[in-house]
Amino acid sequence: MEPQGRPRRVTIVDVARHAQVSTTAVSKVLRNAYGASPEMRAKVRRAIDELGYRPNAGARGLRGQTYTIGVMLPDIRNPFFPEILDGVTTSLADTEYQVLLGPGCNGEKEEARVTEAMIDRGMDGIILVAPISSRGHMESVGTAVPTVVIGRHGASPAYDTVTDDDVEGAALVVGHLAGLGHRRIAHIEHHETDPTRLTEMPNARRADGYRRAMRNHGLEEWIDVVSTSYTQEGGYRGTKELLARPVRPTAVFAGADIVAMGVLEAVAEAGLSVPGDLSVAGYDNTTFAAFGPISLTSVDQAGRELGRNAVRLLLERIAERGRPSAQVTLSPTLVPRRSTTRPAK
Amino acid sequence: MEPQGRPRRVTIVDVARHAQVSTTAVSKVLRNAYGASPEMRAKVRRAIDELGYRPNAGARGLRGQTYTIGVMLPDIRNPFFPEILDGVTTSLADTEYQVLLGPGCNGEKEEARVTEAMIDRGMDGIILVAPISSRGHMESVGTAVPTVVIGRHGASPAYDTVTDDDVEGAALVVGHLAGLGHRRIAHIEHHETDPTRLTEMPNARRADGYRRAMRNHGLEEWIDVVSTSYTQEGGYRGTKELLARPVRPTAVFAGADIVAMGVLEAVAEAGLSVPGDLSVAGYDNTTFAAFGPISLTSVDQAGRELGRNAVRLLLERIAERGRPSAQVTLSPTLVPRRSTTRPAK
DNA sequence: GTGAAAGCGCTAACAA
DNA sequence: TTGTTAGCGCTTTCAC
Repeated sequence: MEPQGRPRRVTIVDVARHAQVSTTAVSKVLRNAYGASPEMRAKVRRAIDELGYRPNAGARGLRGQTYTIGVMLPDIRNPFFPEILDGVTTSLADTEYQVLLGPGCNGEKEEARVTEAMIDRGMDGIILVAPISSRGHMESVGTAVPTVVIGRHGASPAYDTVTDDDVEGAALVVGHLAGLGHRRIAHIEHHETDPTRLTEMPNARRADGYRRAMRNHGLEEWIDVVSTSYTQEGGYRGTKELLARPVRPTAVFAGADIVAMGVLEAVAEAGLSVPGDLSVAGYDNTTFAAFGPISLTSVDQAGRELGRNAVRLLLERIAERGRPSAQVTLSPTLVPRRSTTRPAK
Repeated sequence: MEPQGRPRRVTIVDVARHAQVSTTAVSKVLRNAYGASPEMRAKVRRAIDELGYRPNAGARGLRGQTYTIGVMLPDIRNPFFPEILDGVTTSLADTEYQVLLGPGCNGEKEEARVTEAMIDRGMDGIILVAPISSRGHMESVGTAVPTVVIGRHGASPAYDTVTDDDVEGAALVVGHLAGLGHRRIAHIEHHETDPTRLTEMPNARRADGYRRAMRNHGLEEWIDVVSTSYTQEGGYRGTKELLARPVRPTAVFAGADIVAMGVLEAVAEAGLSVPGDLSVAGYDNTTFAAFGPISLTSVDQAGRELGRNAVRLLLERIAERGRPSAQVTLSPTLVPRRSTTRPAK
């Protein structure tokens, strides 16, 4: 009688026996390692196919690699992240690496939990997308496993970074609006107090870029920043505040498309129209911005490129852990749409 | 001289030595297993904290569990999935399980790659969200590891299912529109030919539910289904087609909110207004539908509940692999908004 | 209640 | 080029 239950999984031993070689030989073929003749490789390959063998990643990880890359996404709801992810997965598509995502990171504690879980699961490399964690935590991650951080400024020897030039992005928006004739251009930013984050977070850079660009255009007297949060709610509240000003702005630069959604909602509620009464620009060029009836002017961060570059750096660092850390900065582009126009006379 | 390089990770052996007990004892404490006195537990716990020990999931998986649940999401862009994910992660928040997502599954091949990767990585359980894979593949997954399928009808002994009643959802929409006085209610469906999928896929059920509901309301002569795809583009093309009819519908039931986006775009392009010229209803109740300026009537699938139920079934099955498979069906609700109103006289 | 020892599936030294 | 062997960090018998 066969013992009941699911059949035991095929292991490297089964393959070795079936191909009449040693397990070492099979292992070498699996890893394309040196020291196996073409005939042997062929024999092993055939056995693998015939038995439908697939290596156990956990067991591999115990000695070597798990061939798994972990990507931490802070908020799966943010429509900007899929672009990054696309860049990551397509870059990794014809490698042996598999991407797994760590979800639902709202807050530092969750981020820590997810990143530690990834380390514990033997990820060969980790990509942190727009993390809010402290530098210290990111450095401990980078020390434990090759790490690339996307969307966070500030170099560290422990990890590589890939960022967009947020100052330039903000300048693009201000330049665009100023070029249309706007002077009273307001900005809705994400409130930030922590000194490190004021330097490293993209939102802080955008606010900074806004101020600088306003000055460069001789508009310093109209600098007007409302500090809420990068959420729809934040955009809504910020706009309420702006519309209550004695002298209303003629244009609003929202720090993110999601914020712009809140702006549009508040504007509609106030019975005003976009762009007739108010020009609105966002940041991230999400599908929402591209949606016809909305048609939001926005800054495109080239998310795919961010992902692609992160993978390149990560694979480099997996191959050579000791190499000095790198920082890649990409340039954003402006996508003008119907939500911005010249101010009403 | 200390040997250079990163310090070796703390292992169970270190903890055992530090606590002056055996590794077996530590293992028992980790798993809350029988056979350790309270004093021993306390001693081990202290050692774990003092050394900052965290177990290696790969090594655990070699004999026991990895404490990892894999969730396959077909399209991270679909704004309906975060809800499900929320339900999953919150249900798992105070367990020892960690959720990891398999990303970017466009197509059967990608789904197979991701699900196999999850099996190879020793996931203790797998949740498939709205898979398009063949029954055969899903059964092979379910045979290898405890599996719950969300959003796919059709029972199998190899896995449990959690679905919304899509027929009922379609009936809610038709009932709502008919109640407003509409008769010429058209439906945009996702084209499907495969016989199994015609039975199992939610989109097919919705189209079916639409037809049945139309009949129940005595509107069979107005049944009008356009077969495109569940994408914005599909909604756009479908609407073009509908607007070209000699007798135009007065209401459109889009099979998904993303389809409704395309509908709205085409309607706007045609110079028509919603709901004045055309009432539009979607399905999924995404944040997009809730967005003020859009205000799309939609069917709420209670994504959180889907996720919660999936976790419950999965944990049950992990605890008792042999138990008969279960099917849970949840009831959707209608969320009426401004995109639907009575037809123009 | 406790611990010694075997072994999960694989890779990496090392011999042959 | 090939195979033998010793672990990787953990769980699991099975004695005590």
